[in-house]
Amino acid sequence: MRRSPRRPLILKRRKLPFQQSAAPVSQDSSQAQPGRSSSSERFSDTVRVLDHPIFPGTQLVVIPKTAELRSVIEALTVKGKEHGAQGPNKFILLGESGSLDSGLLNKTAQELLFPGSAVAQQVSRTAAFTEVKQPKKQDDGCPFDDSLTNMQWLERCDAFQPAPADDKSDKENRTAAAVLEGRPHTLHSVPEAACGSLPETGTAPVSRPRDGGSIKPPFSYMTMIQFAINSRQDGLMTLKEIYAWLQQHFDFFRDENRRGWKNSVRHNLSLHKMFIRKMSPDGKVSFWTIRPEANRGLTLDQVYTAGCNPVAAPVARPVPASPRQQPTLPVAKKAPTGSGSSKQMKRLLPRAPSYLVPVQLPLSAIVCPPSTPAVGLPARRAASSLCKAKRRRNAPKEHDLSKTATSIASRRSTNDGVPIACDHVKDEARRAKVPKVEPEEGRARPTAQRRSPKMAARRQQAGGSRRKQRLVRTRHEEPLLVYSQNSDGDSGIATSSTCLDAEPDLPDGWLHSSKTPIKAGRRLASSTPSKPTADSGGQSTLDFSPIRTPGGPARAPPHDYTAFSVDGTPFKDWALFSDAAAGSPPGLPSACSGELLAEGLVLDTLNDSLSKILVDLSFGLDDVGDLGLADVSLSELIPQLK
Amino acid sequence: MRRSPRRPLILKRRKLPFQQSAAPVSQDSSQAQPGRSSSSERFSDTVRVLDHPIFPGTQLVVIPKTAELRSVIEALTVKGKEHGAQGPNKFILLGESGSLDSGLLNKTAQELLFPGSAVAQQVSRTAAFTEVKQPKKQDDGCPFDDSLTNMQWLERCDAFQPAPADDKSDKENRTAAAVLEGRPHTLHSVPEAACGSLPETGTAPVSRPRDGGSIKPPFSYMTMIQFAINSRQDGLMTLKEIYAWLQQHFDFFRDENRRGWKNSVRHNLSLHKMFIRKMSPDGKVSFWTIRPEANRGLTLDQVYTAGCNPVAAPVARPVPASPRQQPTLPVAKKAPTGSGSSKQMKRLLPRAPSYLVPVQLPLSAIVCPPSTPAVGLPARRAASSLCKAKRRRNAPKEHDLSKTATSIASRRSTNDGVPIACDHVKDEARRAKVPKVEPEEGRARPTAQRRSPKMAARRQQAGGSRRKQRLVRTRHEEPLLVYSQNSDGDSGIATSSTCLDAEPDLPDGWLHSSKTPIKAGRRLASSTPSKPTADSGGQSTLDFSPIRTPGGPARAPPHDYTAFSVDGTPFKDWALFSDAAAGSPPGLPSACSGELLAEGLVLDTLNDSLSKILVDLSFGLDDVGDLGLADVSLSELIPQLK
DNA sequence: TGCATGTTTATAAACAACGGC
DNA sequence: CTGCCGTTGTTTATAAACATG
Ligand SMILES: [Mg+2]
Ligand SMILES: [Mg+2]
Repeated sequence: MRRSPRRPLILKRRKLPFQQSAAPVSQDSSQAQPGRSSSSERFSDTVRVLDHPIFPGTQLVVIPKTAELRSVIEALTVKGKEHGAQGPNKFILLGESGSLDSGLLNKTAQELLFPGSAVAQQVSRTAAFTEVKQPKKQDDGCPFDDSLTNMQWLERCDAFQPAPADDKSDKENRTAAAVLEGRPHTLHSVPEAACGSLPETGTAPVSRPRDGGSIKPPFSYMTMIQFAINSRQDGLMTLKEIYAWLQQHFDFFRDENRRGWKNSVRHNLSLHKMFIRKMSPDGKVSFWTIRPEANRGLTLDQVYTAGCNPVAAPVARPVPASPRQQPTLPVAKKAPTGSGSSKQMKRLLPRAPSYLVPVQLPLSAIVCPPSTPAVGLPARRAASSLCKAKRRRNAPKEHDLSKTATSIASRRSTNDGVPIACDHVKDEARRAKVPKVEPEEGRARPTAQRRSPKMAARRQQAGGSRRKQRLVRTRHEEPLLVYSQNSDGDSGIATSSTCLDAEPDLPDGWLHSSKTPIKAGRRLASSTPSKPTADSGGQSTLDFSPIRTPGGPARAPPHDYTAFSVDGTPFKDWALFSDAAAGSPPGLPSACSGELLAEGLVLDTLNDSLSKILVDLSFGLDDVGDLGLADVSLSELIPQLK
Repeated sequence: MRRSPRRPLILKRRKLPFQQSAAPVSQDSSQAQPGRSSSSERFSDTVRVLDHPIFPGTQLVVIPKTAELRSVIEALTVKGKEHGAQGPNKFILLGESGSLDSGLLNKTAQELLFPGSAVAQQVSRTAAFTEVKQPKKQDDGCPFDDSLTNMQWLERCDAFQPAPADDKSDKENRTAAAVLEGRPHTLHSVPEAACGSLPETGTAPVSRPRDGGSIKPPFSYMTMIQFAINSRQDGLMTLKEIYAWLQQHFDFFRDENRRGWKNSVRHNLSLHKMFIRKMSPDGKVSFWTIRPEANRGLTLDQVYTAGCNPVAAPVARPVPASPRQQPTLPVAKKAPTGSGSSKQMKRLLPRAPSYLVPVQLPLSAIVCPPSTPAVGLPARRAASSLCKAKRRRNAPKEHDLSKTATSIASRRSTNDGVPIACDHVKDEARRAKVPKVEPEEGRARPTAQRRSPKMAARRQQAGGSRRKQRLVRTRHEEPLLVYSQNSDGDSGIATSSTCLDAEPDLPDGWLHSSKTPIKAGRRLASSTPSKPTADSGGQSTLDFSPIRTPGGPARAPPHDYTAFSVDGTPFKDWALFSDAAAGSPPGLPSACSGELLAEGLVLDTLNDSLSKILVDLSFGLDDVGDLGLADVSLSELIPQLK
C-alpha cells in the first residue's frame, strides 16, 4: 500500500460483467461464480469476483498478489458494465496490498489505452507536456509518470484554471464572470496556487486557450453539475451559480468561443431527474439540488488533482487548504474547436472519449447481508434503517493520510473547497430560508439520504432497459447508489481537512449588483443557441412553402453525407487484449506514501474510469458486526483486516 | 354535438394553468378557483375550471353555451401546462353541447395560429392544397375547411402513404422495406385506399418526395413509437418492426435521403423510460414494449384521419376496415431538407412546430374522490383497487358513433388496424412465448395497468422540476396518466369495430428470409449516423494533438456563428391575444354528424394539441356511483347526463 | 469487419414563462 | 403599461461515441 498514488488510471472503456455471485461470502472458491457462465468468469483462477458486501450494484474483484496482470486487466476490462447505467453502479476492486503492482498495472493500462503506434505518440506528447507542466516530477520516486496513465486529462492543467475575471466575455460569459468577480473571497485561494508549480506558461495556445483552444473537461455535464452543487454546503445552487462555478473551475467554459454550453447545462438540469429544482420560500429564486437518493456526493476535489507531485499522498495529503484543480485533456479525436471543419462542421464540443468520475466510497453503514442474492434486495436493505445509526469514529484524516477514514459526520461536504458564493445577496438570503433539504418531499434531510424501501422496490420492478444488451438481469435496475451522508474524503484526495469543523466557507457578504454587469455584449446570443433567424420580422412564422418546392431538389440537399459513407465507430481495431507486449514506456514503480489499509481499483462503470483508490478498511467491520454480517469475512477480501 | 368533426384543432402552444381548485365538485362557483391567483383565473365568469373527477392530472373546463368565445380561447390557451411533463397530464374540457361553436372556435383558433399577415399566407396555401387534395370538401356542410385548422398537418396526405415496396432504398431503408414487403397481408388494405380520393398526383415533388421532399410527421418519435407498439395486440415489437411500421405509415421514413431517423428511434427507445425492452424466453430476440403504467394506448387511428371528408363522422364512422391515414404537414419554418443550408447546415429534421397527440380518454373506472385536494392523492387513489373492478358494457361502438363507450374489454387494442406482422418468423414464434406482459416485473398484466400506491407516492415525492417555471405545486409531479386497460375506441375514431372479436389480425405466416435482403447498399451508413472519419486507419485513436496546436487557431474556427448574433426565439411578436379580429378566413359552421353525448376539447398538454372530442358521457356515472362520488354532479358539467 | 441494436452524452432548437427596462 | 428581450426551464431532434453480439 501507500505506494501508489490515488491518481486514477484510465483504461479504455470496457464493460465489466456483473456476475451475480450469489453468496458474497463465498469463501473465495477460487474459480468462477455460480452465476452466469459468461466468458468473464474464466479469469485467472486467482482473481475472484464477488458481490460487494456493502454496495448493491457493486462487485469486488479480489486480486491476490499472485494474480497475473493479464488476468487482472482482463477482469477489469472484459465485458461488463452490466447495469446501473445512469447511477453509480460501481465496480470496486479491493486488491490485497502489493497485489497490484502499480508500475506493472500502469504499464498494462497504458497498453490498453494506447495500443500499438498510438502509444509512442502519446508518450511523446506526454513527455512534452510533462516538461512543461511538471519538469521535476520524474524524480520523485514515482518514475512512472502519472501523466502517462492520466494522459488524457493531465495534459492541460489550465482546464481547471480559475477565471481571470475577464470582462471581455460576451453576454453568455459576462453573467457568470460577474458572479465570479463578485465573490473572490469564496474562492478560497483558488486554483492558481492549487495547480502547483504550473506556471500557466507552457505553450501559448495551451495556457490560455481563449480562442477555441480551450479543452473540454473530461467530465460530463451531469458530473460537473454535481461537482458544482455539491460544492455548496446546503446543496442548493442557482443556475447562475452553476454557470459561475463551471467557469471558475473549467477553463473550457471561459472560452468566449464556446456557445451553447449554458444551454447544455440547463438541458442537463432538466433532463436528469437527479437534479431537482426548489423554490425559495418566497418563490422568487429557484435553486437546483441533487436528489438525495441519487447524490453521490461527487466533488471536484475528489478527482485526482494533477499538476502537483502526482504520486504523493493518495489519501489525505494535507493540502494547503486550497482545493486543487485537476488538469484535463480530452482525447479530442476530432479537433474540438478550430478544426478544419471543412467537411462537416465539427461539433462544437465533441464528446470526450472518456470521463473521469470520481468514485466515492460511502464508508458509512449500510451493509447488505451476505447470502441474499435476491434481486434488488441489497439496495432496499441498504435503504432501511441504520443509515446513520452508528458511525465509526475513524480518524478524521487530520495529520496526513494514514487511515483517514473520512468521518461520517453528516456535515454537508464543502469538499470542493471552492464554494461559489451565491450570486445575489437576495439569493443568499432566500437560500437560508430554503428548507434545508427538500422538506416538501416528505423526507427530512438526514433521513432522505437513504432510499426508502418503496423506492427501492419501484426501482427494482421498473425492469427497464439497462445498458446491457442481453438484459441479463432485471436486478439492480437502477442501482441508485447508496448515499453516504458525506463521505467527505473517502476518495482520499483530501481537501483541507474540513472534517470536523462546521463549515469554514461561508463568509459571504459580497453582494453583487443585481444588474450591474457591464453589457459588453459581444455576441449577444441568448443562452440557448439559436439559428440565424435571418430575416427576423418578415416571414415570421408559417412560411413552410420551401418545403416542397415543385420540382424538388432533384438530388437531395447537399448534406454531403454522401462523401463519407463509411460508418463511424472507429478505433475498433485496437486489439485490446492482443498482446501485453506493446511498446510501453518505462513502467515505473509508483511506490508512494500513504497509510491506507488497502488500496484498490475502482471502476466507475458510469464512465468506465478506472481509478486506484485507497480504501479505509474499517468501513464495514462495525456495521457488519451490527448486522450480524461479521461472517462476511471481509478479512478474506482484505488481508489487512486480519 | 355531432356537428363538429373530431378533427383536432391545433392552437399555438400555450400553457394551461392548473389551478388547484380544491373541490372538483364545487358548484361552478362562477369565478376563479381558490388556488393560485394567477391571471389565468380571471376568465370570463362563465368558464369554470374544475379538477377532473376522474383523471388525476386533469381538469375540466366547463363552458356554458353563453360563454364568450374569447374567454373560452383564453381558458384554453393562457398559461398552463402546469405539470405532467412527460406523461399524459391532460387537460380536458367538457363543453356542454352547443357551447362551443365549431365555426367560431375554429375561427378563433385560426387567429391564434396564424395571427396577422401570416394568416393570409396560410390561407392561400391551404386553399391551394385543398383543391389538390379535397376539391369537393368545401361543400359537405362544413364550409370551414378543416385544413384551416389542421392546416399544419393536412397539407400532405402522402406523409402517411404506404411504402411502395421500394427496393432501391439504401441499407437503412432496405431492412424495413423488406419487412414490409414480407407481409403484405398484414397491411389490411393499407392507406392507398384510405387516403381517400387523393390521387397521389398533385404537385410532383409532393406526391412522392423521395428526394428530400418528405415531410416530417406531426408526431414526436416517442408518440410514433407508441403508435407502432400499440398496433400490436401483444404490445411487443422488435426494433425492426418498429422501423417497418414507421415506414409503412409515414412517408417521411421512406425517404431515402433521411438519415439518422433510425438512430433517433433507438435513441427514443432507450431514453424514454416508458419504453422497456423484453427478451424472448430464449433470450434471442428482444422486444420493445410500453411500460403499462405509462401506456396511454395511443394508436395512429386515434388521430383524426384526414384525407377524406374531414368533417364526417367524428366518432365512429364505419371505416372500410382500413386504418385511415392522416395527412400531415409540418409548418417547417425552416426548410426541412433541401433548404439552401447556405448558412448553417440546417437540421435534417427541424422540430415540428407542434405535435398532434391523440388524447385517449380512459373511460373505464378510476374516479378520484371529489373533495380531496390533497396533493398527489388523486393519482394514488386512482391507482388503488377497483381498476377493472367493474366495467360498463358500453356499446361497443359497433354501428356508428352514438355513445360508443368503448367497451373496457381488456383485449389489447389492435386499434391501429394495421398490425404490422412480425418481422421474422422466428420473432413471431418467440413472441408467442414472451410472457404476455412483463412477468418479471413482478406484476401481472391485469394489475400492472394501475399505478401501485408506492409508485404514486414516489412520483409525488419526487418533487422534481416540472415545466412550470413557478413550481406552483409539487403535486401531480408526474401525473402518470392512469391507464385504461384498452379504452379502445374512446377517442372515437373507431377503427373497424374490432371491439369484441378476439383478434382478427394475426394471419401471419409470411416468413421472411432472415438475411435475404437485397444488399442494395447505396449509402451503406450504419443506422447510427457517423462522421466522415476521414482517414480511417491512420491516427486511429488518441491523436489529440490537433487540439492545441501551438499558435492556436488565432481567430476561432469558422463556425460562422458570428454571422447571426441575434438570439433565437423568433415568432415572439405574434401578439397571440392581441385582438380577435385578425384577418381570418370565413369562419364556417362545422355542423357535422355525430351521436356523441357531449363534445369537448382536449388539450394534450404533452404536445399542446387541442382536439375536439366526443365524450361518452356514460363513462363516469357507474364508477362514480360505486365510489360514492355520485355527488360529483357530473350532470352539472354535462347537461346531457340529466 | 461490418452491421444491428442499445445506451448515453452533446448540441442545437423551439418554446413557454417571467422579469427588467 | 406594453412590448422587446434576456434568463430560466422543458422537450425534442440529431449526431455521435461506444458497447455487444
Ligand atoms: Mg431535472
Ligand atoms: Mg427505454
